[in-house]
Amino acid sequence: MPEGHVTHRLADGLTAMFGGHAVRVSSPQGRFADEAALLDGGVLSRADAYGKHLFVDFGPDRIVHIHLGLIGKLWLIDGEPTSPAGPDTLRLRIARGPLSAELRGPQWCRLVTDEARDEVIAASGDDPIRDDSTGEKAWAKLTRSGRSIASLLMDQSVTAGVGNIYRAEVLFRHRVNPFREGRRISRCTWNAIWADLVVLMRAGVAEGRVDTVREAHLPEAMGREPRVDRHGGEVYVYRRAGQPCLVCGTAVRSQVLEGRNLYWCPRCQRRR
DNA sequence: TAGGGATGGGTAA
DNA sequence: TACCCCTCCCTAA
Repeated sequence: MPEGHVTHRLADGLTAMFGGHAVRVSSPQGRFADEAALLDGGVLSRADAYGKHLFVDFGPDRIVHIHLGLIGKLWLIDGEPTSPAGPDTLRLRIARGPLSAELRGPQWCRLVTDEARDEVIAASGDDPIRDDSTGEKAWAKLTRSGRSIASLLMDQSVTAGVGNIYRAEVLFRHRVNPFREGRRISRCTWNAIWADLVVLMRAGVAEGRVDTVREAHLPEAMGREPRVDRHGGEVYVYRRAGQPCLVCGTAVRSQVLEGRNLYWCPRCQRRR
């Protein structure tokens, strides 16, 4: 689930379902039981997302900090819960009438203070989905860095909310070799990448999936069949190792970089 | 039906 | 860099 567009979508959904209302809070699994008991019956004022971090506000110093990690899921349900797993995995449940939210397998689900929340926000890089981000913080970091652009885009203190799909796809869309050093990225190229992340990730929030094969921004792409990944969106290179590039036909390459699978077209994204 | 990979990230070494 | 967390879902048998 979790690139930044998912977190923002969930924050919007939680606010719409519960914002300003008293809610029932429980932890059927038990691992968040003490905190849930403290919050039960209280008013959920709103939920906010910063990158991949989700903050659910129950009042001063009563912030539920959720990070889904790789495998966590948060289901927003109207009516009977239909999720497959049982209560033994249900870390957190928030409910109001027929509306409920069910959290399973999160990396973190913690009750934190306002100060702790603010520290997380301060440590986060630019989030392309947030109106208060400009891309300048990210530019300042990458222009001084000898690390690869592929590594920097996944660094949440540089660009917050960008994950493995958006990384691979945005670099492809701008024909940038993933191993190019951050300090060798031009201002012009960064501006284009940032503007593209803003468009792609906000569309991801609206549509609920990662679609990076969008307008015919690459003339060569016209007439080619896009490829629908099993996450539900259309992608150029993500998880397409060995298959022909949709633009030039060259086999898409992949390599594990810092523990994550990286995908790119060696021809469209030549080193230079 | 069993097994493994996955849109993350912290910690230890 | 390796390992851990601990759920869902796709694939191979």
